[in-house]
Amino acid sequence: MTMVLPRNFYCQDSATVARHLLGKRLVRLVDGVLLAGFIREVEAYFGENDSASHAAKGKTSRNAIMFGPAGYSYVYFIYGMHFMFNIVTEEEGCAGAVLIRSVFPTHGLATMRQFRNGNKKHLADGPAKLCQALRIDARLNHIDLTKQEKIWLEEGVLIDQTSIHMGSRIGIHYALVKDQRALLRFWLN
DNA sequence: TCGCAGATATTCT
DNA sequence: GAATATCTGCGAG
Repeated sequence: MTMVLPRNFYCQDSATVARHLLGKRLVRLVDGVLLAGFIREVEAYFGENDSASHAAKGKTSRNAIMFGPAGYSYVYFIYGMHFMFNIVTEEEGCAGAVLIRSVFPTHGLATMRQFRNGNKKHLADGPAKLCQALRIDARLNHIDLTKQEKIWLEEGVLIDQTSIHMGSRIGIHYALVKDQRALLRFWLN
């Protein structure tokens, strides 16, 4: 009896998936050690209608994964030193992804602290910190998240819908997406 | 609390 | 060949 999120969970509108990902459990298995945490903050990204997205200017070799089937990881390197962990959404051929920005660690805290060089105050409260704490790097790009291999997502806690906050995405003040206000960042307190 | 350097994959010219 | 990027940590005030 497994509670791993099925592919059809991811195969919908990015904003919907992002909102529903709050409170879900992100699980990572590294060298036999189980690391896990609840998702606390996410951002939704679309394709050609979203000027802030990697996929805004069409398909390239880097963002091709965003156009592929949902339920896969999309990890990329930025600023010469940071990794970002995204989950591909929407149907195949339609670009979309959800950036995981922050998790609340529940399992394997000691190991996470090691990966974070002993920094214990801010274990996984930022997109690049989260990747460091869970040792997510380029090798974890394009992994099927519906299989329990190295990293996957499970059902988590029930979220009180009124405790979900919405806002504009970090670093994006403009972008109107699909003619709506781009309130595509979701988080919990 | 705030501002900026850091170091490289990817894309644009 | 050059610019840019879904950010973090540290050092100054």
